[in-house]
Amino acid sequence: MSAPAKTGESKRRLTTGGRKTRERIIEAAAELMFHRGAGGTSIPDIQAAAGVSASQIYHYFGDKQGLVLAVIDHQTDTRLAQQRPLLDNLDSIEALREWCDRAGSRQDERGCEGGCEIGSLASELADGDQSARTRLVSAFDRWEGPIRSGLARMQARGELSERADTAALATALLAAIQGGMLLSQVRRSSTAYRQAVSAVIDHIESHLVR
Amino acid sequence: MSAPAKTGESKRRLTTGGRKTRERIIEAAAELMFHRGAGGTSIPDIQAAAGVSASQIYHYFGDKQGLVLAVIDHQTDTRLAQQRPLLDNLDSIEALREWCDRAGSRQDERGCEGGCEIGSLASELADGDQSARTRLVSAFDRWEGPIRSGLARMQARGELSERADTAALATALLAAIQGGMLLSQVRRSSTAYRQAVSAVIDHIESHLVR
DNA sequence: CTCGAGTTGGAATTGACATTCCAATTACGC
DNA sequence: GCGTAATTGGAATGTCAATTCCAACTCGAG
Repeated sequence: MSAPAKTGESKRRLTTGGRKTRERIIEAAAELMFHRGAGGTSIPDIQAAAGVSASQIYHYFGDKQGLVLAVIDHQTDTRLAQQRPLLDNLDSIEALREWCDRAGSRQDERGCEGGCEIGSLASELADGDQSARTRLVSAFDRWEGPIRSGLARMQARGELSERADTAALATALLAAIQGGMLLSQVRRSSTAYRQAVSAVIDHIESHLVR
Repeated sequence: MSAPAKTGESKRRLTTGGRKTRERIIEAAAELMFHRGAGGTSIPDIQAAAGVSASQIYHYFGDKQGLVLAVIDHQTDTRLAQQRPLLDNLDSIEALREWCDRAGSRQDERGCEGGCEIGSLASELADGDQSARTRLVSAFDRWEGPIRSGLARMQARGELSERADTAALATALLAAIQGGMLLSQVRRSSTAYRQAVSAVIDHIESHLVR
């Protein structure tokens, strides 16, 4: 506990090539873990996919858990980035629908295989890995934040009733997304996802003033 | 491959003690897999927990996948049974709230560790194990059915608007439960779960006639 | 150029796990 | 009571994963 916290993983000097290798490993690991889970993805698997040797992985991440943590952060950054700029402008019912719909289409495109990149990791790691859970908390917070902000802006503008609990509604929408994704993944149909988010957005809509 | 399909696992004659051993194995496996996931639970783990030898497990389930399938069915039966009779009487807003609230309390009691027994398995197994996915589809169907029936009864009685899509609402509620559980598990607080189900039930309530 | 840190390859180590085997035992129908 | 089938113990097998080691190599700063 004297080390500068295992959170930052103290960034040692990295060569240009080094940083590149590191990225390649994370991306390969993220892809594999999305399909097979973190536990179902072995270091040799990742070596092959990234075209690196075992020593490189251990050099950059210490151990498998370190890599998993890096993957969580990477998926969070990637997912959020790919939802922008929509994610930062969720201040109308139409924007909410459009944003959710896009995720539904994305799900259809991949045949509803695989759920949410973050949600799947969360379900697998929340109980067994304390440091992973912490990262996942902030992943969901970073995701929920923009939703809440959008709703808050609607409320500030007087479009949403004063009585609406925007924080709770944002949480409910995120939950609908997660649960909807899971059901869709199992049923191999995006219908459940669409119905789930649609119900919550309809509910939000019922708080519109006028 | 001449066996009568691996689905039914042709019930060979079981001794009284045999059936008991089989049950003990399933229960121990279910418990362990709930906490550590199916992949994170080893046969030796289960042996120790159930107090049986390896040959017994392979004798009754063939291989690990067979045991996993049995665990899915067991958890489905157990979860649904423990929700009855409430589950079969979800034909009022109050009943829905009471039923959901009970799951929230249960979550609190265990400190929000572990999510939904079925949802967690679903997230882990949906993509990699075709036969598991099939069982999970029916698990969710068996769960969603009573919800839909309750809503349909309300509608038949004229309490719920004709325009309400009871099937979609049932799916949305199940999704809220799943997503809410996941967020609660990660955040170690049942708040997200409660907000998620509350939003959907409020939405259902908005379809009440008069 | 020259040194030290960053980087890489690949073999070696250790341990766990899924599964198989076979021999011993027990239970139940007849 | 007998015998066949169910049940059980426990060791053996083979595979594969996580991690360690160390030697070779490369790159950038001075």
